Amino acid sequence: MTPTIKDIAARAGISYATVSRALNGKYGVSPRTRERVAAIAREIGYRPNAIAQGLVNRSTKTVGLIIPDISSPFFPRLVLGVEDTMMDAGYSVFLCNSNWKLEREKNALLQLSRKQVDGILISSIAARAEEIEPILPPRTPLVYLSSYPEGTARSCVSLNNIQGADLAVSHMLSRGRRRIAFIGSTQEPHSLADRLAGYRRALERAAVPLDENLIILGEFRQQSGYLLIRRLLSRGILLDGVFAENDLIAMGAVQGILDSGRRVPADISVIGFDDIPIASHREIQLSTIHQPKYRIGRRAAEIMLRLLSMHGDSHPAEHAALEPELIVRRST
Amino acid sequence: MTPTIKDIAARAGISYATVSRALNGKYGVSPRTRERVAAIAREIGYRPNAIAQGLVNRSTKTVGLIIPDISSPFFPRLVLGVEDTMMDAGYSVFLCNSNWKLEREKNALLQLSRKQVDGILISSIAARAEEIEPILPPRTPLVYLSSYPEGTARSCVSLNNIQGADLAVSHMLSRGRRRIAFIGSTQEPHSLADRLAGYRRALERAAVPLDENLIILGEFRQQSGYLLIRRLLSRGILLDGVFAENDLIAMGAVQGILDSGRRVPADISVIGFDDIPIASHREIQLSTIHQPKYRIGRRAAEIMLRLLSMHGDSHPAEHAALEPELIVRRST
DNA sequence: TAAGATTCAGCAAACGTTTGCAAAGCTGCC
DNA sequence: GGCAGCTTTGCAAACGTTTGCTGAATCTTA
Repeated sequence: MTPTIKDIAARAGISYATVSRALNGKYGVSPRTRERVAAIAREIGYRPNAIAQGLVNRSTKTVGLIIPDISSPFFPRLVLGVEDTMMDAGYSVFLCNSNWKLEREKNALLQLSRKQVDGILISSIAARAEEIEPILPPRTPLVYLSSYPEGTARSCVSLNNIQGADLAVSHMLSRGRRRIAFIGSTQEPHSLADRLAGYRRALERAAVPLDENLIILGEFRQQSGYLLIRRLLSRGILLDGVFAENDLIAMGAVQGILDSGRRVPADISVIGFDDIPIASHREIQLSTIHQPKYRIGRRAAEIMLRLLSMHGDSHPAEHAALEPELIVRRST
Repeated sequence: MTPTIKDIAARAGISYATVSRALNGKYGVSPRTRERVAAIAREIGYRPNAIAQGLVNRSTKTVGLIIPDISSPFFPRLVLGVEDTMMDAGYSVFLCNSNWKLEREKNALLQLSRKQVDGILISSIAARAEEIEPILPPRTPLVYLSSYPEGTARSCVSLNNIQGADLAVSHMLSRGRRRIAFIGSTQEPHSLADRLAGYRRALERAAVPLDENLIILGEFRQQSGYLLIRRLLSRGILLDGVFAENDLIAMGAVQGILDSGRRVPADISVIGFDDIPIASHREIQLSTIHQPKYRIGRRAAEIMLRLLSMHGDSHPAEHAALEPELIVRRST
């Protein structure tokens, strides 16, 4: 069997309580025994059993991270930001993919709480806080990242989506575009709402009338950007710009526009959101709103660490809104 | 505090041993008490403490997954394959990024073993098994995925890299190319070796002489593909094809070739390896060798589950080699 | 040298479960 | 009514730690 603290105690001829104290640098152990314990521990390859420690300490040095889909290009760097930061602080992270399903998200939450994670970071697809927060033990630190539900009192770190959308649309307006379609995804209710709000705000400020026919919603995938734009164009609706809620949709839209015989950006310019890796590729060159994904992840993890450090005392929620950045490339 | 089994026992006026048995559907509990226990559990929102269970069961229903870098386009679907499969089987997975550093990989292994994971899946960058396997408790199930070190007796699931490389090079040869450069990355020693072997094999079979000057090694990044090919071309070395060890390098190479005033594929054709998402993009259209990433992850997880189910008895290593598939696109 | 202060070590309980073993309760049969 | 045999329940140990309390040993100081 793997060696335990008791094996060390036996070898050293002392009680295992003393071994524990020696190993943890607790006060009340003579330097001599401390050294001896350390030596024996090293010799027999002792490793503290984190499960046992977790049980008595009521803290597992573990957090959960729930995202919709790691294979969606937005998330990997977000996850990396979280993982790097938590890792450095000595935490391990459970990764859970909800596959854009609320049911699976709830399930992950349940699983994680069973596993006694010290905290949870989640990029939630829930529309309202009540849908998921009651699942958690009341005092479990929770921080939302990149997307959060309505009505939560927990910490969030996200991009200022309204401003980002405003930036994107204003950019197009400044290029003389007046009929700008909005293509959104219904999968992330909250960011959809905000980006739509930003879209409206920018039009309003520029006193450009809003045409509800130009707002269309669908799925997340590239495919849907393609189909939606083609449908729009085939209906003979006039437009000279497209603001897509994310880069995948935007790329689909670009294809759809090209396939319908129009040019990008000459006839219709297109801007996306997120700045996923492929957007910057030389052959793609999609204009977009940059999200600092790694930084969002890191920031969320930092907030989590703060919450964890004040183990359970008052949780003053912190809402960090990072600044979006307009990236102008070839598509506008 | 969160309710425990003892709270249920107190409420029901029975011993907590009975509650445990009732909850776990163990033999020897009357249907009446079983129901009563279930009702109370539901009522007070009882959740088993997986940490406590882990301690006594000596199994945490948890595995570790170590990869170099989740933000590298090859890994997300691999991870998803693992996560989906393990999740369905009731396991949680710790994700660790080694950032291509052996030190961090070892460290992750240590952390995970402390956390008492039931098994570890790893896409290792270690060159030899002895570098990492001794870190683990001897009976911990371990399965390598996509890349594994020399001299291991553990289970692996990977692509047949030799055959994949052979396929790629043979494809170019069949298109009449004779001077095919190999651009490799030193970061994954084992797959490098195999792909190089496949390269050699294909040339040999076609009786095309091998020119060592055409074999160049560098880093993993796209950047390095670009630099390496430019250096090669500027040295005036003749070539009409490039086999890159992965798609990122290949894409860099394509750029390098274009920037040096040559055409792809007319002057020099390029083929990559992995078939990362961007490779199939309409504007990129990189020929490549497809790796079924999700399936590799799933398969590795399935093997892990098998190993776990025979808890610790003989570990007959299973070496699953999936078939590569040639994808011909515009670059060749 | 004696008494008090200080240092070091051990005992045992606790964390929340599971489970082997023993005891109690019930059934039915002679 | 007594007893075998079965079903249901409880007791207590165990998993590997941490830690409050207590006791022993050593050191100070007068």
